[in-house]
Amino acid sequence: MDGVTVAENTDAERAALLRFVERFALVLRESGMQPMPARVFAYALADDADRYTAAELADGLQVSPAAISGAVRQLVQIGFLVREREPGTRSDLYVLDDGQLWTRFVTAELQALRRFEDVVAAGIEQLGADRPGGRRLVETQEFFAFLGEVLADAVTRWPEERERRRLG
Amino acid sequence: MDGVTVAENTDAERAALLRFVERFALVLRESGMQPMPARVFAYALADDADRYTAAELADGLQVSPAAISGAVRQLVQIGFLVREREPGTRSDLYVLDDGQLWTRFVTAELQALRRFEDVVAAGIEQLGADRPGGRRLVETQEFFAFLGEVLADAVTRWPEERERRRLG
DNA sequence: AATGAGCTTCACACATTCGTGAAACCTCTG
DNA sequence: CAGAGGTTTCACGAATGTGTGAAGCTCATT
Repeated sequence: MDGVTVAENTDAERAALLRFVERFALVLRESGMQPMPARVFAYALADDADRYTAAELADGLQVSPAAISGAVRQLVQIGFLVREREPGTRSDLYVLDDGQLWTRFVTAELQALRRFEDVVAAGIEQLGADRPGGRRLVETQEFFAFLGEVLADAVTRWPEERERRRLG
Repeated sequence: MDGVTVAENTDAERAALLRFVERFALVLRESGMQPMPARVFAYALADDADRYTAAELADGLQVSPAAISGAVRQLVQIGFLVREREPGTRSDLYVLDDGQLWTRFVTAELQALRRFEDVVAAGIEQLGADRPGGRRLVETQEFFAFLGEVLADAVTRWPEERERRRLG
């Protein structure tokens, strides 16, 4: 696979890739992701390998190994990357598992939603529901619950939708 | 309504409110909102008034009027707050319109999704779809399209869902 | 056990972001 | 048209966040 990676990387294509990575990462940052994890994710998504060592990521993104270390830890924790180890080798491999990639994304969103629900529930308990602001909080709670259901439903439907779109 | 506002605000309740505002704002920040807009939104949501002057917001949140100015501008632009003016008064009034509050939230999310789609589409055009990374980008594009449809559908269903939850 | 490649941790310098205070600017009242 | 209440703009100081370099650590190989 190294042969392929090298073959595609004319300077121009490499530069175009990095420009895209930077643009995509910027949008991800606007949604709350940190700069370095956003870049690593965008890079792993858009480049052609299906597994990356930390060194390859550092090299490809032109950043220090230290920066990669922190970024992949977070991405692994969220579930965007899976850490693997080939027996008899010293370097970790990071792979973004194609099949479940975007279901994992929604799952992460769902966890964020859960945090919303928790905070709002605590607020209602603390501040009371029987006043104008309290009623708004209750409605907020109900909305987040609804949105959670909608997203959970979307996750289960995505695999078949994905197939349909691939064919249609 | 001023009477009500003052009446509820024992020091303890006021402090509890501000604690909640800070917690809620923190979660909003993690989703990409800026600190001050997040606080203002949380405060306007959780406190009991249904309209706030900039001075009231500054006072309630213990921050400078300058900070409010920037925050409300953004919130108005997103659609979370509506700016009003009572005839014969010198101060603007900011109201979060209860009815459409959370549909506006999803609408904002949809605009963010749109930005994703645009960036990814440009990336595909620039980098090509006929390679491993390109295929992932195409799938990404399709996923965002799907998610957009799901959210748009959720927005239209929320009003009736809201009623159902209120009664059930 | 010793070696060395590779990953991680830590302290630091740089950059960015945030909220304030003061002054300018409207806009309604008298 | 003068005056004042209220909002906005601007430059600044403080705080926060970000990525790097160097040292430390882990683990497969010899």
